Formats: sequence, structure tokens, C-alpha cells
Amino acid sequence: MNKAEPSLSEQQQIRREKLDQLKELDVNPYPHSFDVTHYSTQILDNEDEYVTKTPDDPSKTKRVSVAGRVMTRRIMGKASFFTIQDKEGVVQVYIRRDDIGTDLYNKVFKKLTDIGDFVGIKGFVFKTRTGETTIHAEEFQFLGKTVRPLPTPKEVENEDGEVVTYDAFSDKELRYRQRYVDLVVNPEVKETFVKRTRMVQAMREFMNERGYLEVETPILQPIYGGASARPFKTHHNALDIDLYLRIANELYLKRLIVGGFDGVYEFSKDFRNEGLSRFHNPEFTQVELYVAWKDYSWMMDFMEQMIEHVALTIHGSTKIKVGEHEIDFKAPWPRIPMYEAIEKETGHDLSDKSDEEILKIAKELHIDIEDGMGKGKMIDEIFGDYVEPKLIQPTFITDYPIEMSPLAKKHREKEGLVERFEAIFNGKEIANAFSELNDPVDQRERFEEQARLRADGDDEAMTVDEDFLRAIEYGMPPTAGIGIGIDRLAMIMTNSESIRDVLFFPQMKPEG
RNA sequence: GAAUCGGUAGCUCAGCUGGUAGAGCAGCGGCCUUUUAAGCCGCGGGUCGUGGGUGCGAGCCCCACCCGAUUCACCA
Repeated sequence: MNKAEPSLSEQQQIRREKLDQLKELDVNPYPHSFDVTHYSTQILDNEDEYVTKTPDDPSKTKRVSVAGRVMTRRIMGKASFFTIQDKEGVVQVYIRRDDIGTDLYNKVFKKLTDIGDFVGIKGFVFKTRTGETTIHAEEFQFLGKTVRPLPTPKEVENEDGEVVTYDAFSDKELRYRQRYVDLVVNPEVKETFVKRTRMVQAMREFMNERGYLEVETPILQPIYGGASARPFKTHHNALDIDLYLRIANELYLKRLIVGGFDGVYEFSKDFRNEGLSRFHNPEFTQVELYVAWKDYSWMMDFMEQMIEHVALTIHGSTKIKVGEHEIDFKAPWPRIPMYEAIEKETGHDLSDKSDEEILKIAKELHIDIEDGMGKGKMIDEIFGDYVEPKLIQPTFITDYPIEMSPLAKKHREKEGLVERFEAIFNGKEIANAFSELNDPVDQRERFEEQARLRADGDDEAMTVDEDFLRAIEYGMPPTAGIGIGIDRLAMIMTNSESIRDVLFFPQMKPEG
């Protein structure tokens, strides 16, 4: 035994001994393959098709071959019941010494097969006295020994038909760190992640149908930009340069619009060097989409249609239960200019106020004011505290102060504002979009303003990206762009309270 | 970063005003050929998060630290 290995529990030692005993019996503990013909739910959902109609002569009925993990065992001497869990669910198996042979039954099944081990069985389907659809095993094959015991939760249906779980594997830290175990023993976890994938697929299909091109852009970037955030820094040895992990892919996708694509999108992992919370993981997924010739009003139409489509695809309904609320994604959604939304909740019309007046109002509203907070930041704070949490149903908030939006085009009518919207669901920002700024002179000025903020100590402000400026100097058509937070959308679509519940492997501190 | 709560057997948890660590499941040995939280008889299993301290004596009290959960603050 490897001395570096941590000391083994009694149960781990016993399982290793069983592994040796299997080899001594010439049973391969790790065979190479097994022919699966059916999945558990396929049999259970179509029991009329599979349950034998000739119980007195099983030779005349269908055979099924199923593989998976042993999850429970009930041994009654010369016959036993156990359950197999496969990718779709759990099915019960009935196995008898006289069907599979004394040695295989007594030595291999009874003595050396543990909960968690992989087995394959072939047999026919019947109903037990208590009415459970069960596979009567005629062949049993060992498919993989596990040397570490799984947690052993029990699910029971009580008299009211509710499923009660005993001894659940519930320690959140262990569930996140050992997601593989969480997935095995907590079936709803699998469902959440399947839904997440179907959600992404539905979005991808929706965009593909409209002719937009899925692309890939650099994650390692010499100049990061496209959002206000602190980056992760890394180093390329051969070039001997520092690189940053992208915080957004906006500036690269817009370069592709310059290059002549009409619509491009990317599902992208972005990285922000910030704290963790139930809404924040240092790496997270966005989809960003840029469409030429369009503006932010068009993008609102697009988004509400796409998300309605996603809800229908996943849930078959536009209405989704999220926590205490039922959220209805049926398009169209209300579109409320930011100043109107603030005025409605606070009574203050900020639209024609000076910086000093807004500062005074912010103080009245008990907003935490920090040094160097500009007008835009204060308005954002007021909005975040007084308006955003109240927007449970899907809502577009439109027309943001120019100070907070260095990449958005100036509003066609309203002075001091840009054509930007955020989509708010369940009191949280899910998407951010604008009519993209394509005036290179204006863009340079906005970058320079960012650079000033940066020089004044705002380490989330953007840096001047000369190559991006050069690109739009060559000319970018009118363009609408959007970024949608996939993790947060997945939280809503799966009724999850924490971003960690929709990430297979959320960021954790190192163990130990 | 702050506050609150928590860390005891493989899993879920008890453990009183400090008195030498318990249950169920899981495991091991036996019985049991339609069970289903299967049942019955018997048995083993712990550096009580880590390190200090105060007690004759610490899972429990004190201090420091580690890890986590939740809430709050900043970012999507």
C-alpha cells in the first residue's frame, strides 16, 4: 500500500480486501464493457410493454439488460432485492441463488458486492406482490468495485405520497467539493444541471435559427476591457508578457462586427478577481451577442422572445416558480426608463439634477457614499438599493447615465444618457445591453475619461484599447449588443438559491 | 472584509450545570427464496476541526487559528 495515502477507514480497508477476494475468485473487478439495452426509466415508464404477461413461462417474455450502481440491498437468504441506479433513475432487481448459481450468488453478490459498486444484470420484468416493477435477474455481472463507501441516504414515500429522505448527504461543503458524490446520491442535482444545459441549447438554437454565428475569442488578453472589474493576471513565458484573463468579450466581438459579420455570439467564461457570494463566482458564464444594423430597442424585443422561448423549452410554460414568487416570462416585458423607476420608488426625479443635488438626495436615502463616487455611480447605488430588489417580474430598465457606460451610444433624444438597458428578473440584473458606441472620436474620449478615473484610483475603470479604437476607426455599423448572465439565468430557471447550485465545481478554498 | 451559526463514526445527528463518547443508517458474523427506511440475533468502528490554556478531570469553559454555511457590503 502506498504510504503517502491517508489512513483508511475500516470500511475502506474491507472494500480493498473484497477487491482482492474478487480477483482470487477469478472475477474481474473492472471489466471493459457491458451491453446495456435499457435504462431504468425506459422500463418503469413503459411497464405495460415490459412486465411479463407469461409469468409461468418467462421464456416467452422480453429481456432487458441494465447496468448501474447498486444503491440499496435487501438480502433474504437465498433471494435478494437490490436497486440499480443508472443515468436516468433507479430500478429494483430481484435476484435468486437458484437463477444465477450458488457461487456467484453467495460469494460474489452477497459477500463482495457493496452499495456503490457497478453491476450489470439481464432478465425479465415483473411486478412484486407489493406492486413494484422489478427486473428478475437471470444473469449478473460485476462491473466495477468501489473502494470508498458512498453516503447512504434513504428515500421513502410516505402515506401521503410525499418522498421523505433520511440521512441525506446534505453537508453543502462536501456536496460542492465532491460534486461527483452529490450527483450520485442527490438526484435533483442532476436535474438542475440537465436543465442548465438545455437552457443553453435553447438559446444557441434560437440564435442559430436567426443566422448568428457562434464564435470564439481570446481568453488571454494583453488588454482587458468591456466591463468594470478587476482582472486575474497571468504570464506568458515565451513572450515574457503579462496577460489578463478576460472580464468580458465585448471588444473582440465588436471587432468581428467591424470585420463584416452581421451577428456573432459567444458563450464565454469570464473571470473577475472579486469576492464570492451566492451571486458571484470568480469564473462565470455569459453569452454575448452583437447584431449589426440594430439598436437596443430591437435587442429588447429579441431578448424577451428568446427568454420566453427558453422558459417554454425547459418548463413548457412561461411561468416559473422561483422561491416565493412565480415569474412569468411571457413577452413583452415592461420597459421603464431608469429615472422614472427611481422616481416611482423614491419620489425623486434625478433627470435634471446636478451632481451636488444628487449627492444630497443619496445622503437622504442613506446611500453609502464613498470618495470619488461620480454622479453615475450614485445613481446606480440608489437604483440598486431602492428599485432593483422590487423588480421581481421581468423588466427592462432603460437609458442609463453616460458616466456608467463608456461603451454605449449616446441617447438619440435624452441629454446625458445612453441607449442602454438592463433586464432584471427576481430582483437581480440578468442582462446588460446597449446600442453600441461606434463613433470612434466619442469612444476615444470615453476611454480617456476611464483612464482619468483609473489614474484617480478606480481600479475597475477601463484602460484605453488602441487596437479596438483602430478597429472602429475603420468603421463599425450600427450595432446592438447584449450580455446575459448564464449562471444567474440558470439559477432562476432551476429555482436555485445560490450560484454554487448551478456550477458543477464552484470555487472553494483549498481543502485542509 | 463584518456579524451570526456550525465542524462529534463512512452518512445523518444526540451528547444536561465539565465526570473517561451514543443512536439510526452503512460495515462485519449469523438466520431468512416477492422485500422495500425489509426484519431478527450478535459484533466492531472515533486524534470529538487544529493548537494552546484553565481544572484532579475538557466534546463541553477560555484564547488563537483553520474550514464551512447564512446574512450584510463591492463586482454580473
